[in-house]
Amino acid sequence: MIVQIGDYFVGMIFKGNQLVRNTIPLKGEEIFKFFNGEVIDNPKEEYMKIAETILKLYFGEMSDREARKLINCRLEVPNFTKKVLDIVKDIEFGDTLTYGDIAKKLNTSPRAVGMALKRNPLPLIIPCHRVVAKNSLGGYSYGVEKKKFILERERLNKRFMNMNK
DNA sequence: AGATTGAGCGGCA
DNA sequence: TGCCGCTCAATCT
Repeated sequence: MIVQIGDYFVGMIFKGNQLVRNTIPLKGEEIFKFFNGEVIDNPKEEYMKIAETILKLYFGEMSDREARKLINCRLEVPNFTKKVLDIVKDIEFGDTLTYGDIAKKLNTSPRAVGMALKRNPLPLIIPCHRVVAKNSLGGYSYGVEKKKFILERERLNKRFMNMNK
């Protein structure tokens, strides 16, 4: 299903009451490039809440840790991918790791790590955008510009949060 | 079952 | 800087 919030659309797939896949918020037609589904007219309150949470993640207004407490989701991925994403879950808000860092921890190659991240079914909720290449941003399924935007947002808001300490 | 493909990296000139 | 070879899980054929 696709849920609309203002200008943005969020794609989501549920199994039972559990979220198993989502897209990042996308404007207008863009959603259909990444997600097959129908836009729901009057989505259930529950679905709206989840879509709103994903929108907050996109703008760095909520930590992924917080979001995972709010969203009932399940990670349905192969074993290796799970290992990679489990490491990614622990990257602090506003921080980054490199593909190589994760590869070392798992005794594998950076390319294999990239492959696993590419198929992250829960982007933003599992912050795969925080994994970058050693000397560049690396790639992102939704385009590197989006990755850059999300990371800058997080860095900015982290600074703001530190100011209030 | 074998070949190709990456969201990468380190070394060498 | 730029190229080359290595890597390895997933995705073709």
